Amino acid sequence: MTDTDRPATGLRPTRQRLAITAALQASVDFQSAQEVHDAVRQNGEKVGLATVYRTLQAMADAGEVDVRHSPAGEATYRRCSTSHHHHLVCRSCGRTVEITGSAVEKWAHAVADEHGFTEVAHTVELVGLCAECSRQQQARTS
Amino acid sequence: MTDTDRPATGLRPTRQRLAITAALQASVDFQSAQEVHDAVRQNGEKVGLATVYRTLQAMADAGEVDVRHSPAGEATYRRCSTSHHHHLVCRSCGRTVEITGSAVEKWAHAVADEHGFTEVAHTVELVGLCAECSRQQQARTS
DNA sequence: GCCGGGATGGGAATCACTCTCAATCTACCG
DNA sequence: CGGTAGATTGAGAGTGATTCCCATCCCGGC
Repeated sequence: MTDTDRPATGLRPTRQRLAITAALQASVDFQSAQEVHDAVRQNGEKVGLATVYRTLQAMADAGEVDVRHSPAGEATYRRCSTSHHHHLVCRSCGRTVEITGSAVEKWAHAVADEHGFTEVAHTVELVGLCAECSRQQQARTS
Repeated sequence: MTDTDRPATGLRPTRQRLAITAALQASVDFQSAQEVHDAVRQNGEKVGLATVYRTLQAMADAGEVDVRHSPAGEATYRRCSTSHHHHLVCRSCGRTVEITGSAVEKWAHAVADEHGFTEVAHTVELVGLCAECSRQQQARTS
């Protein structure tokens, strides 16, 4: 068992893995495993669902992709290190706003550093009521 | 129908709901629905799993609890507004450090405000390698 | 070209969660 | 105080995502 510690290229570059990587690169947004699977198929490659899950997980482990859980309970993946941003989600209507905040990035790094942690990734999720839903709710509560 | 402070759809304070609320109040940490279910039972109340899920969801909707998705894919719940803190988790050994950061809280509020969102809750998760695991990893890569 | 071990894939298994629907309970009315 | 409407409950089936199993396949080295 050779240890597979090498960052990006540690995994064997099989046709399937390349296809999955390509599918991820093709989108800027978070995609569920199933979506990735579909995308790969539409590119003409045939890859098993199990393989998609496995590969995605391996990549997440290696820090090559970010994982996130959608409210629907699906895990979604996005290639790392590209226009890093967070989401502000309305808990009522699901509306989503993308936000970037260098403030948080800095804070995350500082905190991690303080505790001796390295290679830190972070997930920030803001959930609230968007302006419209707030209004509606107020009207209902009166 | 002059109900003054009851949440929108008028939740009835049934035995089951009170039991669930109590179970939530009893813990400071995030609990999965199943854990809440167990806790309720250990308190001597008999409540159906479906009811737990329904109630938890209703409470989340009403903003009375925070929801969060554990990496394991379970939804976990925590009563709102009590000793709010975040976690710094080691992705290798699972070690966890609790952190508080008023900086993030402020940022979250500011951003939410900026976009007209109200009643904003936030989840922040930092994942990295703790000092020890960093060291081991380095040793292994050589 | 041949070998060894990691990688693959299809389908069954698992797990968290939701739905269905009849029985039950609550609040409130007369 | 009994009656009624409608909210609530719970057991189990259903759903959908993800993982497991294992025989087969392929990559990379020799």
